[in-house]
Amino acid sequence: MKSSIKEVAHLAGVSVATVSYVLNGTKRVRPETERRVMDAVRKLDYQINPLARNFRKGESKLIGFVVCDLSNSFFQDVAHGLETQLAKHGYRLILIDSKEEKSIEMENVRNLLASSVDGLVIAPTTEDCSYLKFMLANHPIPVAFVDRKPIGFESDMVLSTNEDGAYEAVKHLIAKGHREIAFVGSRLDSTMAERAEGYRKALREAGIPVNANYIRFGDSLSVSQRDHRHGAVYKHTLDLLTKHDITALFSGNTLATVGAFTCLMELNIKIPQDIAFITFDDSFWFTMTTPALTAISQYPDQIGDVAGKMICERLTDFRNGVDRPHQLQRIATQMIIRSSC
Amino acid sequence: MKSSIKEVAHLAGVSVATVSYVLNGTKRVRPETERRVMDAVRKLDYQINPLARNFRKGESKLIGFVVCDLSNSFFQDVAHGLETQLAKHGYRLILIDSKEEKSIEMENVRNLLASSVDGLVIAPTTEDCSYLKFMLANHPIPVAFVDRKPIGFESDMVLSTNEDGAYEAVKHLIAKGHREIAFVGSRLDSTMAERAEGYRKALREAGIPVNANYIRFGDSLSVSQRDHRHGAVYKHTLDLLTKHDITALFSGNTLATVGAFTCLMELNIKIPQDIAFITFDDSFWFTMTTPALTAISQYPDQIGDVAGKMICERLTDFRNGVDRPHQLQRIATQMIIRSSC
DNA sequence: ACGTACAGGATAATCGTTTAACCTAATATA
DNA sequence: TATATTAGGTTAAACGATTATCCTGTACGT
Repeated sequence: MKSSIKEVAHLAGVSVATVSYVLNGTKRVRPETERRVMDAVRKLDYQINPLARNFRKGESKLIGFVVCDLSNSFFQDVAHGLETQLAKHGYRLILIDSKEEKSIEMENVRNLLASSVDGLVIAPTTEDCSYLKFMLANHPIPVAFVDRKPIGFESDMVLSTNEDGAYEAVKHLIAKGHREIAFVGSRLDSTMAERAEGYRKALREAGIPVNANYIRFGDSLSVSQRDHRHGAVYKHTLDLLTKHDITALFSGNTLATVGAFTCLMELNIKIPQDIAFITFDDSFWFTMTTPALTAISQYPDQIGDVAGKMICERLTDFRNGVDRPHQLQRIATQMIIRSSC
Repeated sequence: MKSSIKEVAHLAGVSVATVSYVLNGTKRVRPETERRVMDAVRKLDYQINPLARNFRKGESKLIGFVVCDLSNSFFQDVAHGLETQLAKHGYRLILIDSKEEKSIEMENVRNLLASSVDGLVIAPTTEDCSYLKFMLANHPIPVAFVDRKPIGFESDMVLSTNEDGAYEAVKHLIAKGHREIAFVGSRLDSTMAERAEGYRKALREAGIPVNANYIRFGDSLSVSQRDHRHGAVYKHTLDLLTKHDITALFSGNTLATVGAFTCLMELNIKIPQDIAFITFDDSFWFTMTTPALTAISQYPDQIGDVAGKMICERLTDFRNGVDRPHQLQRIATQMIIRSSC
């Protein structure tokens, strides 16, 4: 059954220290001795007890990922990239959903700290992350933010090139001859603001006046996508389509697309004939709609990957006592042109 | 900073054992003493060191979920239900993707055992799970399977009512007057076999002869859904539509639906006018296709929930040395009627 | 020949909890 | 009154690894 290092030491005729040195390669050992130890290990089918090791070393080899909305496939993909990267460094990922509720997010962080995770990746529900200052006061562990920019807490971040991506999308619409282009997004946060800024920049550059009435934001980012089908974005879209002469619609994210697209379908508006449509953030399902939707694709896998690297670097920095300034990395987006514009 | 139980004991003027008893409620303590201990705890902002406790108790409070394909939202939802249920019992979930590869699945299980998880939930890539007998030989921890039935390893299981769900779907098609109904599914496994059986049962019951040529299976369950758009199911559908006189198509799962629906779109076949369509397993996106698709909805959240309960019950059983027979639970499906039939 | 260096190993402290075993005084039982 | 029992503690031994410190013998330089 479960054998300990002591039994291995006994069978090999050495001290437990020597076994530990052999297993970890932390001290020189005569080849002959090493062989004896390894033989004993094999004979007993010895496997190190990670609970004991973690306890002794004061680390859990666990990284927590607190996700604002796990039902969003974007974050599921981020988690996937993160997990893969962390696994390379011997860390495991613990995923928790905040369901877009700040209170749940805080509770999640508390719980994870209580299970003594070694690091934290956070996709925050709202920008205000000052609570982390207090919570991490006597738990100094590295933190990386993804997708949304926090306020009140300084740390590493990984974001998409939101402004550039939006800029490219709108520029593409303009190149197709559109001038009456509207922007609809879900709740206004730092990310949505960046995308709106890219939209404005493209218009300005083309000499098209920015009509403030053409920029609309929803009221929530709720996990329940069903609500979004006829939510605030739906109403904004309805208003834009019926009371204004827009010829193109740029949606700021998938949630907004749900509302906007539903509206277009219900009004029986033909895309791209009546309205050109393009959306920020791609989805597999956008190939199965009629028509297939042009999208600014993000690379969530890569965002997770980079966040994982950041955490691991911070972790080794912590061990070596070095302290680098926080960094912000941007992951490039790419326009996937389909049939909607 | 980090205070230990020893400092609490000192401040409270009691022994560490007493502090432990108070904190865990494992032994009677005079109210006055308890108060002193709790005061000390508050004063020092003491929090138990879970690494030490887990080490001492020989448990990790971690449950591993080995998922055949994490890119499938079905399993993401299962994970969600599982996580919620486990959290209630103080357990955390570790998610790992097997990418539909048996070798990765085995590696995942090995890794999780090496991190000494207390239990395992598995959505297996293939039915053959005999390898678990060896791996778990000296790691006797509870295991629950979800979605697919394993062979070669006995354990608890949670599945959808696959046969009943398929039966209901086909019965619905028959009620609408269809007799030439085809079934397409992805790779043939226990789950798909059950759904095919439901299909046959409905036909038999209506006195419609079962045409073996109307039952088609794909060749894979690969994570990469892009492959499925023009994969085996696509070809089967093409064949069924062009060389046979079917009036209705029942798709065995979402992956098959991708291939079949793509084919229908490309052939410009009108649903439901030319062909009635219904699919097993629902997706949010089925409301955004044209037309919205009728589906047999599963309750992955509930599957995860039940699997979590099973694991926790087994865990307490283990502690108490009791041994119950393995059980199989079925979660009911529900038909969501939309516009495709 | 003598001191120094180093390689290769052993000893034992340590991490923070839990918990079996033990202790004492007070109370219940006969 | 003598004896059990109990309540409310304490003591100390685990759990299984890591690692600083110490020890011994050999090789080497002068």
